[in-house]
Amino acid sequence: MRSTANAVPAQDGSPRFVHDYLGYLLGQANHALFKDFEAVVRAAGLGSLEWRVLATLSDQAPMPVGQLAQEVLSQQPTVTKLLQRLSAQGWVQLTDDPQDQRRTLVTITAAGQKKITPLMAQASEHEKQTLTGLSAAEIQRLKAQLRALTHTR
Amino acid sequence: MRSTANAVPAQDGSPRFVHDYLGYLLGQANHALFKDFEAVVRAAGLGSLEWRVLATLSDQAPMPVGQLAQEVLSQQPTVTKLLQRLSAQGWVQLTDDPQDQRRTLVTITAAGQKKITPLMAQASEHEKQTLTGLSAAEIQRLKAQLRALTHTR
DNA sequence: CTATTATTGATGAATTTTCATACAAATAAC
DNA sequence: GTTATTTGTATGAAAATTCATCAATAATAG
Repeated sequence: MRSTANAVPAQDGSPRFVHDYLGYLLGQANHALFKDFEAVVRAAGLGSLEWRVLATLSDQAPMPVGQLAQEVLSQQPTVTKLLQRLSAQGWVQLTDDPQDQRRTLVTITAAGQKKITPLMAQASEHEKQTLTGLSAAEIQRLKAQLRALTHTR
Repeated sequence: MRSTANAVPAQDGSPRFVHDYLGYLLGQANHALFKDFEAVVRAAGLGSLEWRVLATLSDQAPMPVGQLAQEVLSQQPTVTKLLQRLSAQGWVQLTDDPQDQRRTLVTITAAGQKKITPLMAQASEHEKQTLTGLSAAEIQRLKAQLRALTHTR
């Protein structure tokens, strides 16, 4: 690689696609928000998916692997393997569901809970900081719109 | 794994953390939106990062590797390696920047442009579908809020 | 100038994710 | 009640990503 043939010239002036594309704006906002909070997560020795998994389980457990994968927006094999690591670290616990032997139920352990609780508090605090300047009504509206984007379909 | 000791019981009733957490709502909305459009991207033989890279370059090229990585919300080594693949396929072109010998400039090729243009049209169409029900003013406000989340900091 | 520091991108090794598939258990059909 | 079919999870191999670091160039300080 490294010739000069076949190049296409730059755009200019006109509004660029990505900067007005909803998918891009959502991705950017999401990324900016998390980037800001990521240091906290990393300092706790967690990756971003681990953070989401533990926060989700803190809310609701036990949960089957497949449902958890959906909640954390990841694929099932990704989550299965992550859970094996988290389980080895003692932060989650895997049990067979007696109601349905195909299922593996995931529960957060006391150690996992202890690890994630302060992070969730910090996340709430960070969200509050982020949204200063917006009224409660505006925040409600924004969140409602995001939920609508998720569920309208 | 697979004992029953040390489990933490499920939450109930009260609003769960993740379902009101902005980071989660953004992630969900983003994921839902893309999931919907992903089939189109995959049908074109592209992955999601490849889609973003080509769409970004279609808007603005040439662009140095580092800037491109920022625009597509990825790390520089990830993008460097993706570009090597895209370059091998003939969809982008890599050239040295004569102004700064450290830089590699990335340009979309005519073939890459031809591949991405119809996808961008479909993306716009999909966005329009997604946003039916919202007035132009509401759309403007939503996008403005997302931009504010990205840049306020 | 020359020396130091900062910036830009590439790379190898380790880790993680993905894809395809396999297996087992539950459900539906016949 | 067997025999399909579907559902839920695990797994191995391949692919992609990440982390740490290096080399090269540019910018800055003295």
